[in-house]
Amino acid sequence: MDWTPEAIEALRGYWAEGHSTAEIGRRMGISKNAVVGKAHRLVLPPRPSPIRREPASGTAPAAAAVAPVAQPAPQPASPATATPPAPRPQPAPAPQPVAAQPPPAPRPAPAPVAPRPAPPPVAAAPARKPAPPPPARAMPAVVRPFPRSTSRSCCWPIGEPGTPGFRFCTAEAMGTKPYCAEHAAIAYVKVRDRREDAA
DNA sequence: CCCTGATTCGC
DNA sequence: GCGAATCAGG
Repeated sequence: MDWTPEAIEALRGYWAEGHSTAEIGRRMGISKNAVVGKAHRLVLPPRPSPIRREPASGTAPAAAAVAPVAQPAPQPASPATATPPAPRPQPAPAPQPVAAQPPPAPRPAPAPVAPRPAPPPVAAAPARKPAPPPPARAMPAVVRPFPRSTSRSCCWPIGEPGTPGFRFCTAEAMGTKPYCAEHAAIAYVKVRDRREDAA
């Protein structure tokens, strides 16, 4: 993988949007390991890991075992102020047998890496703006209590998230889908076919 | 089995 | 620095 500044920006963008490492890898045409490895090296904010790793090998477990010294304050952490469990937005709002796919080019976009359908972030308002790319801890998608009644715009991303030119399609979204008719046609495809391509 | 993210370690 | 292999939980 050639980690050009653009590629790194894209990675940061995807990462900030809360995509899974495998998903990012798929979109960028690289392995999830590459994504995780790079993210780790870039010291991107870690995601909630499904696993709990123990000291692994080498480190002395003895130290941990022999440290019964009572800790001072055991984190009162009121439920109200506790860290919000950042929602993991699934990029594919796909209905039954279909899922969003990363097409080589939605329309124009001669982007070096495949643009991808974004989860409905904070978008959909008249004044949409690019998702915050490099902010340390990005809240990917703020929960929207109730849907807008009029004119929801297409969520199809144009350009590289996190880069200046990034924007969304301006067409009107279809009834239930987050995309306009044109992009919905591109976005929804057999889920199984989605896996290999991405490049 | 599928998924997930984190770490390790040879390159 | 890179990323496959590996680990480990859901």
